Amino acid sequence: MAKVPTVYDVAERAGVSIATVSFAFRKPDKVKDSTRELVLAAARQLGYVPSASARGLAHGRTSALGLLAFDYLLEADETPLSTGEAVIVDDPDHPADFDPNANFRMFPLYVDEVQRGVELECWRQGYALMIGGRGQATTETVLADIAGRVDGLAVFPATVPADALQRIAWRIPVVELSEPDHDDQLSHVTVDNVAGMRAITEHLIAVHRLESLVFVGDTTGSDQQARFQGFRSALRAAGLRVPRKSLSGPGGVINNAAAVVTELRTRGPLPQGAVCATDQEALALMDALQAAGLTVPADMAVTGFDGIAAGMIARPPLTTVRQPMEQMGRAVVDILIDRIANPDGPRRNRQLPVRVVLRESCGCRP
Amino acid sequence: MAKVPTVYDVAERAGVSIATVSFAFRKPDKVKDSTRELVLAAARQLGYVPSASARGLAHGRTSALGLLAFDYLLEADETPLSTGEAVIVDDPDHPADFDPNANFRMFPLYVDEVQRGVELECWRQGYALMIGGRGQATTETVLADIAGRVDGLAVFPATVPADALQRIAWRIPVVELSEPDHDDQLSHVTVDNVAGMRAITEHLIAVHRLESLVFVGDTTGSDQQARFQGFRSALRAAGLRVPRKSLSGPGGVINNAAAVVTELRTRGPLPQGAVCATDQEALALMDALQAAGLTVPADMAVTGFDGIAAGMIARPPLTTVRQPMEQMGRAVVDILIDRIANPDGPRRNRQLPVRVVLRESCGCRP
DNA sequence: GTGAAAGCGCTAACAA
DNA sequence: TTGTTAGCGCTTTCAC
Repeated sequence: MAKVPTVYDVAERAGVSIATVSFAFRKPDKVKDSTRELVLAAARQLGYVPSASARGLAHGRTSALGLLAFDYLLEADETPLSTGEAVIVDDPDHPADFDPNANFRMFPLYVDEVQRGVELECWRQGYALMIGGRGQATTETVLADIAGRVDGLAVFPATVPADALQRIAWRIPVVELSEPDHDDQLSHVTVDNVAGMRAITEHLIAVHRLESLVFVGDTTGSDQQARFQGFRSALRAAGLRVPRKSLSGPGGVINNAAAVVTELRTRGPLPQGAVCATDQEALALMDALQAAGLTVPADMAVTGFDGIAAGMIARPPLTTVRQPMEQMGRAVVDILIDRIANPDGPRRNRQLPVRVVLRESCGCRP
Repeated sequence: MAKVPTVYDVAERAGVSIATVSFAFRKPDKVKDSTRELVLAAARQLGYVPSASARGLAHGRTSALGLLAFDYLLEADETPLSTGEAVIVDDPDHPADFDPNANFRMFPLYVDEVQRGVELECWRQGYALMIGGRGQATTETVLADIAGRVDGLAVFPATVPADALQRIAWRIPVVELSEPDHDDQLSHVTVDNVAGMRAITEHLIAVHRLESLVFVGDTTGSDQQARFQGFRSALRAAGLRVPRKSLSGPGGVINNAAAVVTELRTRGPLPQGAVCATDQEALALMDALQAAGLTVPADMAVTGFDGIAAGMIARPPLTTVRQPMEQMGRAVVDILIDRIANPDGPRRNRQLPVRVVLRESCGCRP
C-alpha cells in the first residue's frame, strides 16, 4: 500500500488549508461552492479516506455502537478451511458446513437473531456496529477493546463480570439484554419470561389435559429462573403437583440429554410432558427421547422457549414461546442512542412481550 | 457521564509517566512488576478504558476488520418497535417478528451465513469486526466511513461502485465475495457455480429423467451468469434442447413469480423442471406454482442454489446446491489478515467447492 | 470564507 | 526500568 493520503495532502493539492478540507466534508455550507468542489476533486484524485481514528479522537465520539456477543456456546472445533479443489456433490470431509441440518442447529440461535435486530436498527439510524466476543481471548480484554471504540455498548447476559461492566457503564451507556435491572448503571431489555412460561404450561394443562409435568433445563440464568417460576405458577394455579426443582443432567441437558431421559424413566411412570427452559434443551431432549425409542408427543410432550429456527425443522416441530428477538435488538439500539444523546438522563429498562407458538411437539395437530 | 479518565489521569494517580502507563498495558514485561501493579490498580480505580481512536491514530492500525453487508434486500418496512405491555399469546399486531416462518424466509440468507463465518474467524484471530451497510444511507459514505475505521475490508458483490472500491483498495486490503477476479486490486473468494449447477442439472436429467428444463431467475450477477452457463452445459452434454435465455419476470422472479408461472403455462406444455438461479427465486416459484394449483415436484420439479435455511422448511423441502458460506466468510478473513501482514504481496483469490443437497423438490423421496 | 493553531489520547523513539 | 517528547490525522475555536 502506498502512502495513505491525509487532509494535508488534499489541502496541498487543492491549494487550501486543512481546515477548509475538513469543512468541505463536515460543514459543506460553510465553504464556498467552488472551493468545495476543488477540495472534493483533490480528495477523489488522491483516494482520500478520512481516518475514523483521528476523527474520533478529535471529535470525541466514534459514531459506532458495540455489541459483545456470547461466550455460551463457543465453537469448540475451529472448523478448518476446506482444502479441496472446487469440486462438487458428495464431500464427506466437510460435513459440518455442508450439512444444512447440522448447521441449522447452531445458527441462528437467540443471540444471532437479536444481533440481527441490533444491526438493522444501527444502520437505520446511521451508526456503524462493532461486534466482538464469541470465542475471543480474554473477555475482559475484549470488553475494554470494544468499549474503547464505541459510543455505546450492548452485552448479552453473563458475558462479562459485573464489575467490569460497571466500569464501562460509567464511561458510556451500556444496555444489558435479558437480565433484570439489578440497580446498576445499566439499562435493560427483557421479555416477560414468567408470563410466557405460564401460558405455555397452561396450554399443556388446559388443552392437552396433561397432569404430570416436569421442568427440564438449567436454571442458573435469571431468564431461566423466571421461566421455572412461570411454570410452577401455572401448575399451582391448576392445583397440580409442583416440582420443587428443575431436571438438569450433570453438565447441562444439552450434552447430557440421555442421562436426563434415564433419570426420567427410573423415577417411576414417565411424566406426560416436559417443559424445557430453552429450545436447545428441548431439542436435545427430543433427540434423546427418540433415541430411547420413545415418541414425542405421544409418549411425552415437549416444549421449548426462545423460538429459534431449529425448532421449526425438528420432527415433530417444536412448540415454544417465541421472544421478539429482532425487536429486542432494535430496542437495545434505541435505548443506547437515547442515552448517548442524553447522557445525564436516567437509565432505561424495557420489557417486550413474548408469544406462544403452537406446533406439534405439545400434541397439537399440524 | 463524568469526565473520562485518560492515560494522564492514571499516570498521575499511580505517580508515574504516561509512557509507563502505556507500557503497563501494551508491553507488560517492559515494566517492573510492582509498578505495573500500581498502574493497573490506578486504572482500575479510575475506570480507565484506553481510547481505541487515540491508539489507532498513534499506532497506525485499528485491529479491526470491516464488512460491508448487502443492499439487495433492504428491509423496506422499518419494523416498528412493539408498543404493548409485556403480554402473551396471540398478538396479531406484530406478525412479522412473531411469525417464525415469515421471519425465516428472510433470515438467515446467504449474506448472513457468510457474515457469521467472517465473525467467527475474526474473533478467533483476535480482530474486532465492524459491520455496516444494509439499509444504510449513501453507500459511498458508509463505505468511506467503514473503510476509515479498519485495517481490511470485505464486501459483498454489487454492494459498492467499482471505482470507489478501487480507491479503498489502494489504502487497505479489500476482499470481494462471489465475484470473479476482474483484474483489480481486490482479492476474491468465490465458489464453483458452473460445476455446481451442472451437477444438479445432471441429477435432474440422469436420475429423474427430465428432458424439458427451463432456467429461472435473474442472471445479472456474475454468480448467476455462471450458474446459467453450468445449466446449459449440462443440457448440451445430454443432447437436450438448450434454452437461450433465462426466464425472469419483470422486476425479478421473487416479487413476480406469478407472472413467471403464467408465462410458463402459456408457452405450451409445462416444462418438467425449473432450475432456479437462487434459493429465494426457487421458493418464490414454488409458492406461485402451488398458488396456481400445481404440485411440486409432480407437475414440475424445482431446484435452487445457495442452501439457505428457508429451503429446509419449505414444502416440499428444496433441492439445491449449497455454498460453504461459513467457510467463505472464514476464507475472507484469512486473506485479509494475510494481506495486512504482507501489504506488498500479491492479491489472492480463492475458490471453494459447493455441494448438491438432494431434498424433495426435485422428485427425490425423503 | 478561509487560515493558523491548539488540542484530542495514545504510542514509540530516544534519553536518562 | 522509567520519563520526555514528538507526532498520528482530524476538528474546532478564533483571527483575519
